Amino acid sequence: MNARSALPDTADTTAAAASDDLLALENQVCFALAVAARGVIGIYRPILEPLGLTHPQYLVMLALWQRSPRTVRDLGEALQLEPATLSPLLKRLEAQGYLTRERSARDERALDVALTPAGQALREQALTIPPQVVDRLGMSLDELGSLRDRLTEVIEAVQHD
Amino acid sequence: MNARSALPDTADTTAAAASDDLLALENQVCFALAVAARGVIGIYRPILEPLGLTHPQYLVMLALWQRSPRTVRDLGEALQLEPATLSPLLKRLEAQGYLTRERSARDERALDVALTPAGQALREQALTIPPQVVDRLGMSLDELGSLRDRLTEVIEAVQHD
DNA sequence: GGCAAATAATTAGTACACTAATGATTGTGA
DNA sequence: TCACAATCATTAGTGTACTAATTATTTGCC
Repeated sequence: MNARSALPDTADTTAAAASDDLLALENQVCFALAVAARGVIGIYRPILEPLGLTHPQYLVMLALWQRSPRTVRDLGEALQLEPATLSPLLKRLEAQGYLTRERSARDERALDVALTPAGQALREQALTIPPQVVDRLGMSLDELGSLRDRLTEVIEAVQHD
Repeated sequence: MNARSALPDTADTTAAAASDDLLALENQVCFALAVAARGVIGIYRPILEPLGLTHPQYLVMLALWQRSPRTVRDLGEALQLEPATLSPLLKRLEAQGYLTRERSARDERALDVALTPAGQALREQALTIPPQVVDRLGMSLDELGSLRDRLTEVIEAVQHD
């Protein structure tokens, strides 16, 4: 190895080595993001399963616990999801009895999504979820908070332009 | 507001406010992770489209450019994906002509996935992708590298236990 | 007032991503 | 050696998540 370079192996600066780095899986931010997101969501799976929720459904419930009723479009903006993604997801949550879907009185195009008493009551059980996840990850609240802030910067960078 | 507290509004430490924070969408690391991952992958979509690749398919190609042939299980470990996810994905890449799938001679249970000349040649075009993404994000290489390192720590925390 | 443009949600189609079950091959111990 | 467990990949089923097309309603403009 390193036959084309007079530098030591640990500093191979040939064009081939540079392009290896550029396309190395372990160097890709997108790969780290995808794997970390799937991994963390996987931690929620067994925790949410007793509540009958998937992770995207849990996020919808979080949004509704903050404000209800909300329209599909409003939820989509809060969650950064397409209406086409939310539409069937909300029907499943309605079938579970956690929310109602009905056309807005003021604008018949819009759909008002509102919590049912069961959906509202679920919040009490949800309060135990974040601590369970933090405990399972074994990371400090400082580390997690800082990570969240950096990820928020990435989200803003994506939206920029 | 803040009727139960003698503290100023900006430091509402009632139980209700604390539980609001705990379940607030914007405080969840999992939400930031999910949105950031979807957003960054969305940046790749128009860039990869001319190559006929989705983002997960791109990651498979990155893995194969580092080593080929590899088995499905080996790819799954590198990409942290279930074999059941890779199976149809690899068939699509085979249909595109970027790789071949054939049973291993040493172990008929295993499938050897190998790059075709077309798959190997695609690497040249892929070299321009990372710079395009970095440019579109408008973040420094330092920021991105540090983020990747922190995400790698999260991935290790998930695998821990 | 009426019609074109804009807006809201849904549907269709494609592609992940997971769990559970299946089928085929290999390895192992009595 | 031969039953039996372990391993590898695939299939089936469910649930996101996207784009594009469709339907229904509202708004804007003459």
